[in-house]
Amino acid sequence: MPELPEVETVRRSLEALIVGKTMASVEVRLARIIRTPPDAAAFAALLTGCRVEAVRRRGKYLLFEVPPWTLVSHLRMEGQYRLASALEPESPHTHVVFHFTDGTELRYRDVRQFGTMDLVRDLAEAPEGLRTLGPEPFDPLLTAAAFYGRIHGRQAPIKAVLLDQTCLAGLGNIYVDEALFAARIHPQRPADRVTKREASVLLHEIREVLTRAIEAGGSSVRTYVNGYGRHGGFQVELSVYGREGQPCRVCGTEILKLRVAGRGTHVCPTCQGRPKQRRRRRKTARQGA
DNA sequence: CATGGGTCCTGAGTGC
DNA sequence: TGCACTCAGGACCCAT
Repeated sequence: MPELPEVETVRRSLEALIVGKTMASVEVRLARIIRTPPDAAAFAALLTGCRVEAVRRRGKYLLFEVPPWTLVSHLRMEGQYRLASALEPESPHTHVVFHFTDGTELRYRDVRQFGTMDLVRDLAEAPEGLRTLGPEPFDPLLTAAAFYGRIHGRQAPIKAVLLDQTCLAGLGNIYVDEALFAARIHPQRPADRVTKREASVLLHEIREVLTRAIEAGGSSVRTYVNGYGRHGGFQVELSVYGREGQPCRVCGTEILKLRVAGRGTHVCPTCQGRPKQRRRRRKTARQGA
């Protein structure tokens, strides 16, 4: 559930909370979370004594710069970081605890245990998912033409392509549905049949929805909280996600929920048309010609 | 290579 | 009230 806006919000909170702190010890209680190095005890030992210099983000990955290491962390569905004093009671499902020398501690909590951590020296050692990531949505080099080039030629539904992190980094189920609604494109449309003009609008709307969501501190539709334990506010601004059965905010048509790319998918059948439907205007134009 | 489906995991929700 | 079942989905794994 944490997508780019939520991970960015967590990043900003952690940047303010832990940069400059030194790790006194690290406790790993659920070894499966640690992928690199394979030995969780080694993970803890290698971090001990290191100072947090920065907290960065790439796609949905959090990158803790802890020289000489980079801690690559992915929250997957429900991973949460929370800075606490050692005296505060601990929430259940806390799997990793980073104890700092000042008596505070960073707690990693993950009910569903899907999250991962990789401690690496450089990008070459980083997990494949990070190395093969597509461009950041806000990368100025990602022009409308470049974006069109990335989705063009793919037969899969546009939604599946946007969820593919090697195509574009950071989108997940919520913001894909929201961006496609804003761009008035049906999620089932083969990516190949998205026109240049539509791709340009789509990229614009992706940036728009991500920007607004970051400003609101992300969407808390399930369990998401930032490093202060605070919920986001964007869930009340969502146009289609989680709104099945409710009226479209633009045209009043009932929002439908379908299954696309194996994911629950929310769509306004009026605003977003149907995947194979021809525009009547096109016929009219031909008649006029 | 591209694509789609199964898998991991737990808690919330649903129906009988 | 209790219990079985379904659903939620990011990234990875594998079959086609």
